[in-house]
Amino acid sequence: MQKVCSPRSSAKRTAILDAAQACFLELGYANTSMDMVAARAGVSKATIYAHFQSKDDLFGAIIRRRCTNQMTFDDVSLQGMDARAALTALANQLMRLFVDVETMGIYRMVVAEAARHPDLAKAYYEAGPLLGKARLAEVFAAMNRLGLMKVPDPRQATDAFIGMLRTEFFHRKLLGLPDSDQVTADSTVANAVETMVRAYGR
Amino acid sequence: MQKVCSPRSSAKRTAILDAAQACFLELGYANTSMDMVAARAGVSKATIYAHFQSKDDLFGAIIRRRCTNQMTFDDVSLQGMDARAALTALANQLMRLFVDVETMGIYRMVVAEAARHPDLAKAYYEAGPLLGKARLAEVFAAMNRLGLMKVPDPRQATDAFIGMLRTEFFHRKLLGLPDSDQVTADSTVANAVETMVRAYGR
DNA sequence: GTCTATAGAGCGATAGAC
DNA sequence: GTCTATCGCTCTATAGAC
Repeated sequence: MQKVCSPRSSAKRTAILDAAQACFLELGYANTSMDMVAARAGVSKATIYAHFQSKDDLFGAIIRRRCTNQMTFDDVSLQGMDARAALTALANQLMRLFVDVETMGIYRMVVAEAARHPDLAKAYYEAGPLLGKARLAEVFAAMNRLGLMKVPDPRQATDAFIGMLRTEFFHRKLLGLPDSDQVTADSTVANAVETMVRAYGR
Repeated sequence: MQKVCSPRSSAKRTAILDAAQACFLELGYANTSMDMVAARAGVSKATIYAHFQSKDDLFGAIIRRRCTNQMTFDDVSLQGMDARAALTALANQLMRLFVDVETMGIYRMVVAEAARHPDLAKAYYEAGPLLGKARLAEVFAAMNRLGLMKVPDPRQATDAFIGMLRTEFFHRKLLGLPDSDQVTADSTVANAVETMVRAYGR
């Protein structure tokens, strides 16, 4: 389809991607004009079209870049930890990832445009959440083996754990509402850990 | 601000609201033009502007209408039920609400436009999720009193329960991905109920 | 209130010089 | 590859007749 521009990433190309991402995150895909992106990137609009076929293509490039740079959680050493400590360490990492400004912005964008960009939604989901869940399920399996937990199904435990971390606190952030005094990141982590330990602690 | 049109809801006004909601749900706010709404409602564009100040105002009217018509779950009779049966009945109702096409469409729209319509996001959240959570917390408190459950904090139990219901199954639907064979509405409900019973069952 | 017709602005994308 | 300038289109919103 495209045989236009340099294969490697030039400085301008990166500037365009960065500028477009910033605009999309702030205003949404549909409300961002190519003129804005050009101005923010410090290039002309025609230059953008030398690097990307269309606005859709630019959007896709941003999502794809994000997918390859996907943030994941570090491996947590389970040595010498009890279930509560291990889950708390995991939960804090995951919470940090979930409420990261860039993570939430991309997520908002993908949700908003999912109907018209189903292929991108799929790519995002598989490179992001699905991959993360698979890795987390391995951790639960390892905790089973080490005798820290007794989860009947690591994948289900993963879903439950992640679900409890993405509740009201995450929800309010997603809608841009101010933080509540009662529901904080810490209280959400504590709640999720407590429930998991009670339900599946050894 | 506005003193233009009839106070009561005329047939055309309702037709406009219905048509606009359908368009917004299908295409998103930004991708819907007033011409489309007019055609779908069977009125002229000028008529829309006789009833609503602007496209933003029309969007707000839809969200506000949704908030007043907010779907909630029915009261579940706790008489003669054990914790598992009561939670399963609750979970099935909640799941049906969460994955309802209209519910998800409105949610997608509010998330997408939250940055530029913070007041609407707030109104939606307070009339919808927040209200529902308060009602659910009362149910958990009642289950405590009846000896079905022993939850330390009904509000935290509510957050955990809802979180576990809005996991991968919901997530995939939100992104418009096809349903998975492994993660279904039923398996999600069963997983959430099992975890709650294990953690806080009496 | 409701229509037809159109104003006026902004958009995505391109042409052509360098 | 990069620019300036512009095309052609669609959009929100309004004017004016009825």
